[in-house]
Amino acid sequence: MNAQPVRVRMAPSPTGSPHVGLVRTALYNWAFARHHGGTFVFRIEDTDAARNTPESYQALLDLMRWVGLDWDEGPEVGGPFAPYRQSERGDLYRDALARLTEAGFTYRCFCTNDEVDARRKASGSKLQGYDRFCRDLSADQVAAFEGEGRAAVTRFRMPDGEIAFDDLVRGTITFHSDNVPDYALARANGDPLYPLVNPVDDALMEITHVLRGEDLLSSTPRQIPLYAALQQVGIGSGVPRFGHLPYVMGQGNKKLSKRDPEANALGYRDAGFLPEGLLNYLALLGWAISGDRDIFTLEEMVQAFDIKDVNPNPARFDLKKADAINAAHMRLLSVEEITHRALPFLKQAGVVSDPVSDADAQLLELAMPLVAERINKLTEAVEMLGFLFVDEADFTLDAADAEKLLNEDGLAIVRASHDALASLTTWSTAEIQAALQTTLIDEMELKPRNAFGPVRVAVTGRRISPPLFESLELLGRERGLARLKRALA
RNA sequence: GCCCCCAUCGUCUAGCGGCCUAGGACGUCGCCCUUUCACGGCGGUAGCACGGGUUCGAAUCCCGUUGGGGGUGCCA
Repeated sequence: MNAQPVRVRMAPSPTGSPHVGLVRTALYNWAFARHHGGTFVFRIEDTDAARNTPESYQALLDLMRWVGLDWDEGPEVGGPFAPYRQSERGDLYRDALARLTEAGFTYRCFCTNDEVDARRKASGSKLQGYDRFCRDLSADQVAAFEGEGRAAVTRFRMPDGEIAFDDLVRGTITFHSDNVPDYALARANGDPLYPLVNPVDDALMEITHVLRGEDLLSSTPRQIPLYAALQQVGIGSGVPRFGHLPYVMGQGNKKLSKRDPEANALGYRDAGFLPEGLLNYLALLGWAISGDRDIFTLEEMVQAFDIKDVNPNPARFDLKKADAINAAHMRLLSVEEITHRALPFLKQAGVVSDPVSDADAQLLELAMPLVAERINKLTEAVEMLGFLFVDEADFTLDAADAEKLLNEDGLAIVRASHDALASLTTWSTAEIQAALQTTLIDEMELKPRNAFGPVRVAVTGRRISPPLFESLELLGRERGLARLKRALA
């Protein structure tokens, strides 16, 4: 590798809800930077005022903070190339445009789309894009167009010939300039456009490697001559290296659409995913740490990540596998850590008080060991633990479960259980288990599976719960018996 | 239409000319564990898109075909 320090960036536009594909791109950039001891820049590409929203901007920051991909330069952090929001960098773009124009790299184009289309139709040309009609207008012609009151966009003069570059994930890619039209750098009203500002900022911010989505692959050949032109007018130091990352697809062969709920990155936080779980899964979409392992930490990824190992094929997002990878990370956490992470969800659902009372904290500490191993997402703690914390008056049975298990036979079981437990002198898991075992299994000759189901529903409200005997102990004698009795009513 | 990219189990992938009668993971199926759920354990299922080359030898290299995707804006 060269001695030049690595500087990469991720440059999203604040429109809509951040996409999981964006997180994957951010992750690869971040891992690349950290692996090389480089700098990870976070830049906001908000030049299109009509589409950007403050909510989306905030969501981007929330997302990056949640997943823990820290940026060295960018919003709220600052840095030597501030500001990092394009909406605040207008002067820089105007200056760059002026220099490019001064040096003859641009020209004014007065054509309307209709005129261009009409000419293309008339000529039968197979070439795409703008036909260079205004490239070499005489002063008189310009004056004439201006006389008509026409406004002019600024276009870049694409040099003729082959444009090749060595893509970090795909190898050599070659385009011919015939297929890369003179493109617009600025609107007729002077507003700079993405094709200008993106390379200008990368040049100004000294970005060395551009790792971005495959969708930008075909815009690369038009950017390469622009970087060269910018360098000639004193902006930046030439063309960065490019690596085009594979798509993150949805079901079938469709790109995961922004409207698809699975595409919403923050949705995973709300669904109780661990950030390290999501990141690990996303890392797998195009990269593997080794042939026989797919669970790893961020540190391990940083250590092993090499952009050359990234697979160029598009990857399908598989929610089931994402769940499984996340579950594996849940199992890597201690009970204390899971408790800590689940707390916000428990508070929000009203399971525990907010702030947490001493009583709730104490009960939680006793209860979490029962559920930590059996939940695969943080949100599942809410369903698992609700019955322990709820006020008796608010306790309800799941209607479907009650109907299924609290039938005539079930109620007989509950009644027998109540009577057996009522006579207990010591209210402990062991005593509770022994009593129920004797009564239901030995005396009533029930199968364990059939015996404990109705009791479970009566006590926890659901067929799925933490272990029954422990749950009864934690609930306490009074509440435990009350629930059994209540089911009989 | 034109340009570009991609191609290993259903899905994500390992494989970078012989170690491959293709390995792992998720899913799925069966079994075990088991008071529900979850965990865990064991086993099964399933793939190199097709056709030509190159080579002693090809999943691996080359060409073509087919299929999929993207681009083709005064959006980013």
